[in-house]
Amino acid sequence: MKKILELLSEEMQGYFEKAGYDRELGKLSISNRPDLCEFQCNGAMAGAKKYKKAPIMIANEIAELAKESTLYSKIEAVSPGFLNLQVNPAIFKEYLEEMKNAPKYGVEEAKTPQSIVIDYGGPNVAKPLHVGHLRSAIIGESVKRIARFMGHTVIGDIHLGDWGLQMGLIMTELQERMPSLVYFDESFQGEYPKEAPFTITELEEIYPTASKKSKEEESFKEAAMEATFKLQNGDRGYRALWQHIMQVSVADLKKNYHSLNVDFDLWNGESDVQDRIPGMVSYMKEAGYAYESAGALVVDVKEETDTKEVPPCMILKSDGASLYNTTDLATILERMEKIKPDHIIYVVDKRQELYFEQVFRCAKKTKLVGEDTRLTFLGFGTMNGKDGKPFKTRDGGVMRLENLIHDINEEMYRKITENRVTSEEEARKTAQIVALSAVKYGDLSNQAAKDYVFDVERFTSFEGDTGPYILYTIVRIKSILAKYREQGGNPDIAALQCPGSVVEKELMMSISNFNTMIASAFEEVAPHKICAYIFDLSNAFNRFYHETKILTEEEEMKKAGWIALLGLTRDILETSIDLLGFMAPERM
RNA sequence: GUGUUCGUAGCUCAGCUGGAUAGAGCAACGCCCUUCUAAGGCGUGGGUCGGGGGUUCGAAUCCCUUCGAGCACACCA
Repeated sequence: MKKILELLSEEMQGYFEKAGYDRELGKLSISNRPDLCEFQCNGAMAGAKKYKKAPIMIANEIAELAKESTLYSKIEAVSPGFLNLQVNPAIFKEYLEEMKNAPKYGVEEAKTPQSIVIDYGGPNVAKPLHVGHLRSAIIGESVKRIARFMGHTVIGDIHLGDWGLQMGLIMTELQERMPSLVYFDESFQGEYPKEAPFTITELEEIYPTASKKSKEEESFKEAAMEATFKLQNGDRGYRALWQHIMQVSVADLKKNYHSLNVDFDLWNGESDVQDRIPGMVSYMKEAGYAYESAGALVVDVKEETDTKEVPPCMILKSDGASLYNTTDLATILERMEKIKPDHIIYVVDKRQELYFEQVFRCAKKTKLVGEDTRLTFLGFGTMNGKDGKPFKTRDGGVMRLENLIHDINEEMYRKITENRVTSEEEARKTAQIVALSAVKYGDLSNQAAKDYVFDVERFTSFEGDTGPYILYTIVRIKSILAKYREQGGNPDIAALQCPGSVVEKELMMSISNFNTMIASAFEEVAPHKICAYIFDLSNAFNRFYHETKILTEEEEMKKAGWIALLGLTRDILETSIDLLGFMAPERM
């Protein structure tokens, strides 16, 4: 379905053409002076130079031609050359009806759907999630949903950190605690137990302990490295133990991500591509891309247009071991082979930008990917506390994600039960839904690339530009629609009327911008545009709501028309928040 | 040092492919509940868009310069 601006521009472009000007000049935009007009065209000014004419003369010419239009109810040329116009209000009614009947409320799917892999999440196995993991999950999930809504085939891959020294550390600590476990018995030939010899709670305590020990005791560190080596070289016992760690940890991760309404299609990790590394490395050597530098194996990725020093991409360390670059490149290789994506998007801390630039260049240069495969780095900024410094617990430690979510849920529960009497069960459930909206909206309403201040008080507020405010608006609409049904009404979009008031027209205009907004949020990979939009739409609705007594309206036609408008408003809002990765309760 | 991101109201942020009077939210102050959830709405005050220069009919937006802050700069990821 055409965007409303395209629809409205066509006629204007025709007038420009008729008057002998470039039709591109006839594009309309939403007015930035709503007090003067609904839409504006700046083409006369843009074309003034080209046609060596005063802009106001061009504008006057066009305005004269456009007088015959039935689409524009008013057109005015204003100094220095603006064309201000109002449109026939029936347009909005027609456009909204079409939206309701069109798939995806008029958002046009991509003509050539792409295969896109989104690499986000990136947690480490056996380590608790902390606040640093929050942004990747929230942003990645939203980007995934937006791309999917646009008709692309999107695969979200969590890309687990499951293969480093951390695994060796855990195993070494386990061996110290439980030396009699069969996994450490090299002569053991039988089947290993199915059940893991530890719980997630123990596991989460084991890692920090082991990590601390390795820094204090050289012998422990050596043992851990030895264990890592054994694991990576296929020791049966260590592999079996590794499986247990994975099993327990992944189950816990799934639970945690699920509570954030974040779902991954692939739970792949570093371990999955280890077998590909030797082949990839020798290919790079044989093809002449990789060479030895200071003992390490590297690929040059400098380019002539660089304004900065871009160090070579390291493939193997000087001790011959692989490193993260190696794994990332092997992962690209695997994805190209298995998924053949047109586009891979990495949702990662922005501090890793240079690193990924190197990896991307290396992948292109060594032809792991073709020239037309897009590799995008979507870097996000740091989540800061109110003091403007990275978010920490009160005593300065790293904030565990679980605790953070718990605190916000509690805060929300307190607020909900403060003003309303509901059952304990419902209050808990609602608090969780609203709390998630607070966290996600708080994050996504900022531009991803920027650092932002995570202010629990502000985010959980029901006032202002917050998730709860959006949900409140939706709940309000749902409540009216429910009452309408109780009265025996049956909402029907066909009952939609032409706008009868300014606020109603503004609400309709806001709705009509949905497809334009979604398209730009996708193109610019900018979920914050959806936030800005639904805030605007919610405001428009609340203004309308305040001025209009809907259920007590005596003219049935009018009432049914408003109900239709409410239904569409709710649909648009709920579709939008789904793209942001949260939802609305029935009551709050 | 090199590169990079940023600097907009007291605070948190939009706006940046150049357009009219730079917008929101919070905070402050005032008004509106016998009426569909007032968890709302309406209004007032609040700005040298870090400074300077340039391009342009027109600059928060583009270019240069300068000050300030953050971040990154091969064997971590």
